[in-house]
Amino acid sequence: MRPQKIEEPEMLNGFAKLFREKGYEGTSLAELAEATGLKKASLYHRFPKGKEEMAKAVLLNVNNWVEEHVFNTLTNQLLTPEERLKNGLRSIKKLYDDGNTPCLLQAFSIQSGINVFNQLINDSMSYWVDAFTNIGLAFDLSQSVAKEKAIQVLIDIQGSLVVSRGLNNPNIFINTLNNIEVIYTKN
Amino acid sequence: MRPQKIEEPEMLNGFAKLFREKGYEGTSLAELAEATGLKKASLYHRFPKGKEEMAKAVLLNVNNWVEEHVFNTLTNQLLTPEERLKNGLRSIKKLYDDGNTPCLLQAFSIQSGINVFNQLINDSMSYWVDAFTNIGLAFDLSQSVAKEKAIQVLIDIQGSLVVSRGLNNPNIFINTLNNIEVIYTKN
DNA sequence: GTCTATAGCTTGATAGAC
DNA sequence: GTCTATCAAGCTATAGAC
Repeated sequence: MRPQKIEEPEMLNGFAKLFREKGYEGTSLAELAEATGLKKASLYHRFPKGKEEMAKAVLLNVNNWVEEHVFNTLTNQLLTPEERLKNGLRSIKKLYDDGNTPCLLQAFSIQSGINVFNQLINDSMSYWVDAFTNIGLAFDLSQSVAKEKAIQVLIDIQGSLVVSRGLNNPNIFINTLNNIEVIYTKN
Repeated sequence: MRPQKIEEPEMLNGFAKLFREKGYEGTSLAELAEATGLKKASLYHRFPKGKEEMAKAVLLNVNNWVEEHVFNTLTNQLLTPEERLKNGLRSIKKLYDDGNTPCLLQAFSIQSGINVFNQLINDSMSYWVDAFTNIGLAFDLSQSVAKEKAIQVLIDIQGSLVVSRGLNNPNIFINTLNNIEVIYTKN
């Protein structure tokens, strides 16, 4: 296999940056091509179904990163619950660039036509709830309370990203992440 | 003045519905025209600067509704703090159609190019924080604690809208609004 | 696997009749 | 104040050479 001009992981990261900032409709193939250094036609060689396939690949790529760095950390039986939570939150902080980067799921949930990403978004969010339910159980919460708290954590993360961006103050996101540790350790 | 085919308030409500669901880029002039029953050229008679002017008019229209139904309610000195809060939250529930309607500020914060709406979004969110800071003061909180809680309320509202939509469960939004009452009355 | 070139359509916006 | 007609530019996507 001859070397490609740009490797897929690097490409998907470039796509993600565009999609997060501009949304699905707001990102053009011209911009996607420019981000890779390739021409539009070359993108179609790698993603025959076009922009939609690129967006789905980006979503799956982010999901894989989250699985490795967030889910696997939160459920790592070799660590104490406190360590799992601390390390998981550190990864989340990195994922959203300390509150400076919007969430891809939010960006893709706004779109024209019937939303072909709805199922993927639903799956991803359920995944986040499962991960935090798991850490709640590690803190000896009941299943129902653990799930309730997990949903609140997701609300806090998503909401603080929105508000941080709206008020132009990433510290709101940082403070929210710090408070999440308290939510689990205060009881 | 001869009667117009469609009145401005009705028009702006139709625009708002489109913009909230599809975002700024995802909403076309063809759709905006169709929503009014007018032709594209007729829209330009009312909004000479085009789509951007329509979007800004929608934002101002929503802000006016919020000022009347949320801010004025939360700060109504003729009511007890409990009544103000209860009535204000009822209006918020209506604004977001019981969790079934996305927030316009979120929709407009995702967009291509430099975001011309950033300042308006920032102003609107600051407005929400001020309104809830005010109700916090009415519950005898200190200025700093009242503002802190106000930001958390905004996070809860915005976050629960995102998560309700993502998990396809508007009850998450409803529950969040109910909990906000507790946040203020439990201390 | 990347390119040039282009098809076919939709976009936001305007001119001018009524 | 609304319309028909139209524009130039941008869009997604494809054909085919190398």
